[in-house]
Amino acid sequence: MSGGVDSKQKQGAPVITDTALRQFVGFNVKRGMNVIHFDLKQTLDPFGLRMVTFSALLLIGDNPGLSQAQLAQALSMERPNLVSIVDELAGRDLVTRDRVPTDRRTYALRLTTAGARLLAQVTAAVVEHENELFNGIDQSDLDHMIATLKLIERNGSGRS
Amino acid sequence: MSGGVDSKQKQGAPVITDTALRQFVGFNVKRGMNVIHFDLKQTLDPFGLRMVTFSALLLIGDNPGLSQAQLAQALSMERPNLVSIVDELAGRDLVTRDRVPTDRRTYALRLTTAGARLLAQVTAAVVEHENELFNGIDQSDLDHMIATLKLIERNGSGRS
DNA sequence: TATTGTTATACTCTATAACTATA
DNA sequence: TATAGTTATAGAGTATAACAATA
Repeated sequence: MSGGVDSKQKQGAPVITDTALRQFVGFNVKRGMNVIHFDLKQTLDPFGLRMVTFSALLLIGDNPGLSQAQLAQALSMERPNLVSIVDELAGRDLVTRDRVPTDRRTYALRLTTAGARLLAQVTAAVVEHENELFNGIDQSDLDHMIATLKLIERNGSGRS
Repeated sequence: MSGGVDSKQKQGAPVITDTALRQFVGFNVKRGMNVIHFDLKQTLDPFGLRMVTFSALLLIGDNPGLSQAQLAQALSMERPNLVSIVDELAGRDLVTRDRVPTDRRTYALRLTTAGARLLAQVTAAVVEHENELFNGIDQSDLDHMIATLKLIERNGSGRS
C-alpha cells in the first residue's frame, strides 16, 4: 500500500527510519519508479499491455519498418527477450512482421491499423494517468528531474 | 552497453527516434534507474550483496531489533520475499535473528559485528560509486530530483 | 480472529549461450 | 566471419494463497 516507513507501529522496534537508505540517490529513484510502474500497470492492464509492450508499440509507431534488433537497442534490452514480445503483438494483429527483400535475415516491424488505433487509445490513457499521478507537481520540477535523469544516463557506462 | 538510440545504423529504418517514449516521465525514470542499478550491481557484487540485501543491512543497522514484518514494510515488499533474504544474511553471520520474549511470533533482527563491519565497507563503496556516477552533476540538481521523486511517491496510491 | 514467519508457487523481467539462415 | 532472429535456460524480483505457531 501507500503508507511508507512512518506508519503506525505495534511493539518491538519503535518507528522505523530509512534515513540511511534515503541518503542514496538510487534508492529514491527506485521508490519513485515503483510508484510510477504500479500506476502504469493499472493503466495498461485493461488494454492487455505491459510497460514493455506499450514501449514497443510506441517505438514501432514512431519508426515504421525498424528491425527487431533496432527495436531491442531502442528498448535497451537483449534481442532474445524481444521475440516473445513481438510474437505477442503480432499474434494480436497489432504489428506486422515483413521480410526485408534486401536483407532476408531481418523483419520490418509496422503497426497494423488496429495497432495504431490501440496505441492512440492507450497513449491517451497513459497521458491521463501521468497527469493524475503528477497532480500538484510543477511541470518545471518534472522537466528538471528528467534533465537530471538524462545527465545520469549519459554518465552511465553500463546498460541504459 | 551505453550507446542509446542515436547510435550508428546499418540499413533498413534510419536512425531510430524515441521521442514518443521520452514524453513520458516514467520512461525517463526507468532508464535512469537502469543505469543506476547496473552500476550499483557492479559495486555490490564483490561484496556478495544485491540491492535488496544491501538495503536490508542498512535498515537493520539503522533500526536494531526490528522485525521481519517491519523490515518488509520499510523495504515495501511482501513478507514472504524477505525470508530468503534474511536467511542469506543470517547464513553469512551478518545478521542475528533473536526471538522476542514478549511476542514469540516475531524475530528481532540485529547486525553482527561482521555485519556492521561489512555494511560500513559497502556503504563507503556505494557512496564512492554514486559520486562517480553523478560526477559533473550539481548536487542541487540531485536534491531537486529527489524532492520531486518524493512528491511522486506521496501521490502514489499503489505500492511504493 | 489476527499476526508473524514460513512454504509453495507463479509470473515478469532480463541476461547468456548456442543454434539457423542469411549476408 | 558476422548479423538477425530464434530457442533454451537461468536467475533475479516480486506477488498471492495457505499453513503453523502465537497473540
